[in-house]
Amino acid sequence: MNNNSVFINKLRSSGLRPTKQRIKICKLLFDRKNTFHFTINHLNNILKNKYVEKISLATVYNTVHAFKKMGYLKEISINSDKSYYDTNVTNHHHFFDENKRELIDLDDKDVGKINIKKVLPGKKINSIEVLVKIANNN
Amino acid sequence: MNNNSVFINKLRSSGLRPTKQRIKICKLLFDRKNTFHFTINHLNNILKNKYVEKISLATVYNTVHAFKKMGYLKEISINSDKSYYDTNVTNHHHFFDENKRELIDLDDKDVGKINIKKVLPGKKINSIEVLVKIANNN
DNA sequence: GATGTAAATTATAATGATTCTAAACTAGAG
DNA sequence: CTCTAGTTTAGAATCATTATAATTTACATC
Repeated sequence: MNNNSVFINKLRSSGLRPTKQRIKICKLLFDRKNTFHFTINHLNNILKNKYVEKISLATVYNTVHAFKKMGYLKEISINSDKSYYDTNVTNHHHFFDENKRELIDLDDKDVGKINIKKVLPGKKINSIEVLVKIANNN
Repeated sequence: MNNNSVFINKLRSSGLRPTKQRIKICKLLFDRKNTFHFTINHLNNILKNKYVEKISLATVYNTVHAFKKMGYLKEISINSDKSYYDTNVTNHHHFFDENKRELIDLDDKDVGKINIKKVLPGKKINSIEVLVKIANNN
């Protein structure tokens, strides 16, 4: 379990003031062993249950955006009415379980190298995302 | 240029009554050589310009949903505030141009075979989608 | 420690895509 | 022609997200 100073430093080093709201969200998102996939609504519910003092929904949005901008979170491409975020910002891919509507990590080794042969003049590749949609087998 | 009877048959054969709205939308979507990528808003604007008699936005939504359900359209996974559709329903992948916010087809041969090595018990793979985000090179 | 100010938080309103509703219309079977 | 289930429609409702503007807070400077 990290103590707050880790997150305070992390925030300060990216030019974000370490407010109590941000520290709580940091603890929730980053003080864990495994990758965490979430929507804003999901995150907001956890925060509501975990703390008495409420964090405004606007702040949750602001904070997630700030963390995404700083590269601490990654937004995953799914056609959904909501945005999905991932605390694992390394290059990796996902299963999307269409029944549970949740993401599951895929290691790079489970996918293999993706080699895009087409080149568009004047354009550079920013990211390559593989989404494998899965569903119950019956 | 296909004549309407092609689309009337196509609609009838999928249990959809060939209304004048659906026929117009069919002509716009499927009477073309190349793949067509669009959002509902985009499609609606084209319809407004092309025909005097207006088609209600609700009908455009209904029709696109019906065509998707019948497998005539494919929805593409992008994290966007809008949904993107593709008239090319074969297995293929996409570039997404983050400046123009538009899709560009990638042939299977431009991507190569994707082989997912991880298997989840009780789950089957429905689709594998590769999205390559690109941006201006400067 | 007090003070000033830019940054952050907040409740709430606004927006925009999508879905719902219920009334009016229409294709097509009989 | 008539009947009915399927469609279309305008507009309302919903839901995620973003904007707004007032209040609060972090923290640099005194």
